[in-house]
Amino acid sequence: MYKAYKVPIPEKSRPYNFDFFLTHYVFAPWVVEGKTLVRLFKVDSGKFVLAKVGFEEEPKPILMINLQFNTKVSKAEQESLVNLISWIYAVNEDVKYFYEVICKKDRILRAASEEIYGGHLRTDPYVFESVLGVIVAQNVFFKRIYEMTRLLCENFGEKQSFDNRIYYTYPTPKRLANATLPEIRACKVGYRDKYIKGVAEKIVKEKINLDDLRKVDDIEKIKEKLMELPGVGPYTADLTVAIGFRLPTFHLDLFSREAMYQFYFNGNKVPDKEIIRFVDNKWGKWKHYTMLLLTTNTDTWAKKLGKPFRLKSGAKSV
DNA sequence: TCCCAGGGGCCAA
DNA sequence: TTGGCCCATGGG
Repeated sequence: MYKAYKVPIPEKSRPYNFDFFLTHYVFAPWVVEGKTLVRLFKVDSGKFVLAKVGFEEEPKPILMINLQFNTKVSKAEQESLVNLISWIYAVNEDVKYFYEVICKKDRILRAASEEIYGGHLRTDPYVFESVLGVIVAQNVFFKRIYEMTRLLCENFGEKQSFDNRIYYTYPTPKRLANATLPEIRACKVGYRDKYIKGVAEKIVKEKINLDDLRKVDDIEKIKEKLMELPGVGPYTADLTVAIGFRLPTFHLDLFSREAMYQFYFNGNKVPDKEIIRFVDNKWGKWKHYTMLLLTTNTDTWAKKLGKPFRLKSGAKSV
């Protein structure tokens, strides 16, 4: 059974670069098929739904969401999933001012924005997924996250077959809490095995639903709660707030620090506090978008600026 | 072989 | 509060 939904991209959300979604930061269980992004979901009733997300530019920009299922899924659950996917793909994210005003008056951001012009920040459907996604990004070359995440889905997600292809859901906390450390480590996550299991166990034991934190409007409180999880420090909490909540944060890691030193502090190392103050004053509520631009394909656009960047961006996933 | 990578926990001062 | 070490794994 199929059901097709068309979600218009409003004027304020343009420019809207769907191609950026197709080619950057595509982590399992999302897969790219042609010009669509495909993923298996398990909805609350326990039924599986395969979602295919595409895009049409003309005559009006529209996100095309195709749902496929083997047993009937209620209209309410279908619409709930369509809403979730629309949020993930930033259908109502007002980026016009950011791209057309903020980026244009800053030499660095102009170069960075030309690289992925109209790119939006993609969020994860579940905060648990964001937390684990950032944990496996700790202290590794970014490229390795793709494999670690894929192995976690293949080993601990649930699988379903559609049109002779196998798709996976993202692992649940319960499944990972019940896994052994060697089983988790077999996903090549190294010493992060105990963080992954630890987060899952804490969620199960204390009956936590991390998605409830999306109702909290105080970003500092959200970060505090996230940092109560094992293996979650300032970097993981900040980046989770961006990709799991779509709220303004600016995470500090090796890459973003280096970008700030090189592009805004004449190559000088400055204390974190100074970066934070600078970012807040200069970009405020847009800081998660400047973070996205400054840390995506940095080596490519920096070269055009005549400012070679020593770190290689792992943003491109295909 | 050694070094390092888009950190966090832990422990000594 | 801060600094140094360790933690797996893979690529240069």
